[in-house]
Parts: sequence; structure tokens; C-alpha cells
Amino acid sequence: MRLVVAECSVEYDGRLGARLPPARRLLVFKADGSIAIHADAKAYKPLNWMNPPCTITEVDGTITVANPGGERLIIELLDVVFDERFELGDDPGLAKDGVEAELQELLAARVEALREDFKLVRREYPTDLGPVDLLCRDGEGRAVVVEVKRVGEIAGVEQLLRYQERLDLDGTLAPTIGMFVATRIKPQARVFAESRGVLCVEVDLETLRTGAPAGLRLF
Amino acid sequence: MRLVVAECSVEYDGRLGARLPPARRLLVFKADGSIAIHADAKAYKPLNWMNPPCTITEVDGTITVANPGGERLIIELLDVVFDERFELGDDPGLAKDGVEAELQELLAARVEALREDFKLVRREYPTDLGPVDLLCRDGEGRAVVVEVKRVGEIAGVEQLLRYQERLDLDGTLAPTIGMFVATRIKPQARVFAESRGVLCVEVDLETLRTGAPAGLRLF
DNA sequence: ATATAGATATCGTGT
DNA sequence: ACACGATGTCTATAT
Repeated sequence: MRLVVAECSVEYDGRLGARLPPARRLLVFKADGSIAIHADAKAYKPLNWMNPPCTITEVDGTITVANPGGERLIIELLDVVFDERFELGDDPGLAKDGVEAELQELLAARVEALREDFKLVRREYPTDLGPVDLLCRDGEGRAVVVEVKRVGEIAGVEQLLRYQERLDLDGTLAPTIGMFVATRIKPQARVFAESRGVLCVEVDLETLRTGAPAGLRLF
Repeated sequence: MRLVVAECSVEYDGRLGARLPPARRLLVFKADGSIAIHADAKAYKPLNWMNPPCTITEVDGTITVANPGGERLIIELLDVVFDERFELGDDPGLAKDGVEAELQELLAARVEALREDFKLVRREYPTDLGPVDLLCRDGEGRAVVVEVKRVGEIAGVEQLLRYQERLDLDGTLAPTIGMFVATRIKPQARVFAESRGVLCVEVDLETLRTGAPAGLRLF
């Protein structure tokens, strides 16, 4: 990574044309071949930038950046205040919480957060079509097929229905109940689910994490 | 602007949760109160960031960033390689080409790019409702009212219709022809325009600039 | 009607 | 089915 602080002017010619009049700015040249030009405002957004792949050439204080798509960025360095390179190495990258795996884990540990009378039979219950996220029994011994998503969309409901259809062939489980669980269920998915008798539950990740007594919305 | 290059780990807790394991990264603290954490990849996008307004506190190599919305970012500095501040001052900002003014200018200079038989009567032709972008005459002497937009939406068509209505009161101009010109015309705007007998023309900025003989699409 | 800022968006693509 | 990367976006708000 090369960092440059300099008074500079910039001309961009690509999907649109744009110019930056002379001013002192931060230039970031990353190892991936990208370049970004930052002012001391606009938060994380650069004033202008070029995505890789692009070729960078520097001659007499003029930096020319070009990419295969015919976009061009021309930077005139007028007064260089700082110019240094740093070795950063690969980044392990961002690990997000609240993804499907974590949701499933939290719910498996406390299926009674979904319904008081639920008992977990098995997580990742195998079927010919793939594993069911959670298989439970309710207080009356009925099998409940639970599909967990971070964002609940129609495709997820269809997936759940396929599992149910499959498990309904098993005399020890039929007839199953379907339950669709997500931190956010899109309206269309909800309508579709309800039209098929599938229960929808929106869960709050924070509530699940803290293990509070689940003021869950049940539909 | 403060630039820090350091081995660090980061924890974010807000709309979602996320962690960055220890690695060497670039931290950018801007004068607007924002902070961005960059790896040497992902082009101009930071691994994580906080938008202003937020309060930044630093104690013993731990930087805590919080905002009114309850989002939090905690940075542990493990090994600081570089840490310096720079005064950048205000930025004059990005000037974009291809805006309505430039389009109008280019078209005024070559109205025959719209239709071979067009002659410009006047640019910014005044009416009680405001100036018409371009007033032309076609080969048969009919007055053509041209409205220019960068992105053509319904509101622009309505504006054009109001001008036409106004100018149709003038015996030397009536009956006028309406023409809606833009680099991109949204489908709904096109349908509406055509339902009112307004001609739609999509122009290509690049073609206009180079002054090519206009392979324009006419509808 | 136009301009500016914000989104941890939303989409499409690739594995 | 899921994750990642890209969008010179798109929308909502402000003036």
C-alpha cells in the first residue's frame, strides 16, 4: 500500500467525465491495483477512484491510471507532502455475526424461544433433499420442521415445503408442521408461507444472544 | 486527517456484529468525524467504518468509536507502524460533466443531431413558465419545443407539455411539436410522452462530444 | 426541481 | 444455496 498526501488535481474520463480542482488530498494505492482519492470529508467515500485491474504509470509528477474498460484517471501532483509505502500482507477479512449458522446455533440451544413447548429432536436432521435446520416436537408430540434464514425470502419457504413434503412420507413424523424463522421476513415470503400453513417467526438476534425470555413475535 | 498504519483487531457492534482478527491495516480518521479501516485489497471499500457523527476516544491503545445510534467500533492497536496527522483543508469537490447544462450546450451547437432538418431559433427561449431549453424550426417551418434532461423522467415530460401549451397560445408558433431529449429515458416517461405525442430521443454524450454524424435513436 | 448524502442497501455473479 | 464483490447506483431527504 502506498500512501500519498499531496496537493493535486485530477481528471477522470470514463462512464462519466469529472474533474477535481487543485487541493490537498490523500491518495491510496492498494496492492490490489486500485486507487482512491480522499478529501477530509465524505466519510469512507473517496472523491474518485479506479477499480482493479488497472495499470498505473508515473512520469514527472503525473500519474496516469487506465483500465481495460477505457476508463482513465489523470492525477497531477502539485506539491507532495508525504509519500510512503507500507507492507500490509493479506487480511483475514471480516467475520460477521448474525449469519444463518449463528442463528441456527442459538436457536438449537433454546428451541423453547420459538415456542415454549418445543423440544429439539435434532439439528441438521438429514433428508434426501438435504438437512433440515431444526427438527422439533411440540407439546402434543407433533413433528415441527424449522427452516432458519437470516433474511427470509420466498425461496426459503419453498425449501421448507420440500422438506415437509419429504418428511410427511415418514409415518413416524407425518403430519409435520412447518416453521419459517428469520431475523427479517420479507412481506411476500410471509404471505406465501401463510398461504401454505407455514408459521412465520421473526427473531431478534440480540435477544437470542442475551438469552432473554424471548418476547418474540409469532405469526 | 489522521493516518495510522498498525496491526490491530476490530470489533463492530451495530446493525450487525462483526470482528476483524489481528492484522496490519490502514486506519483513516477524517476531519468530518468518520473512520475507515482498510486492508490492502477490496479497492476503495473499507473493511469496516463508522459514519459521522461519532465520538472517538483513545485509551491505552484502544480506540472506541461510538455514534448516537448505538453503534460501536472498538479498535485494539497491537503494533503501531505509522501515526501522523495532516491538514488537508476544505475540498472544492468533484465537478461532473455530462450534466444537463453541457448536454444543452452541445445540442444547441448541433440541433441537426436531433433531426437533420432542424434549425435553432433560440436557446433558453423565454416563456411565462420559465425558459424552454431549445426552440427549433423543422424543415416545414413548424416550431419544435425541446426539453433536455440528463435522466428523462415523467416530471420532465410534464414540464415540456406545460411549455408547449403556453407557446401554442402564440399564433406565430402554434401548433408546436414537443421533443424530449435525454441520455437515458425511463420507460414510464417514454410511454407517457408518446401517449401525448411527444417525440423521445436518447442521445449519447460521447457521440455528441466527438461530433459524429449522430447515429441517434429516434422514437 | 435540483442537489447532496447515505445505505452497513441490494443486486447479480460466481462457486 | 450461499458468499462475495460491484454499483460512477438509487432513494430519500434537504434546500
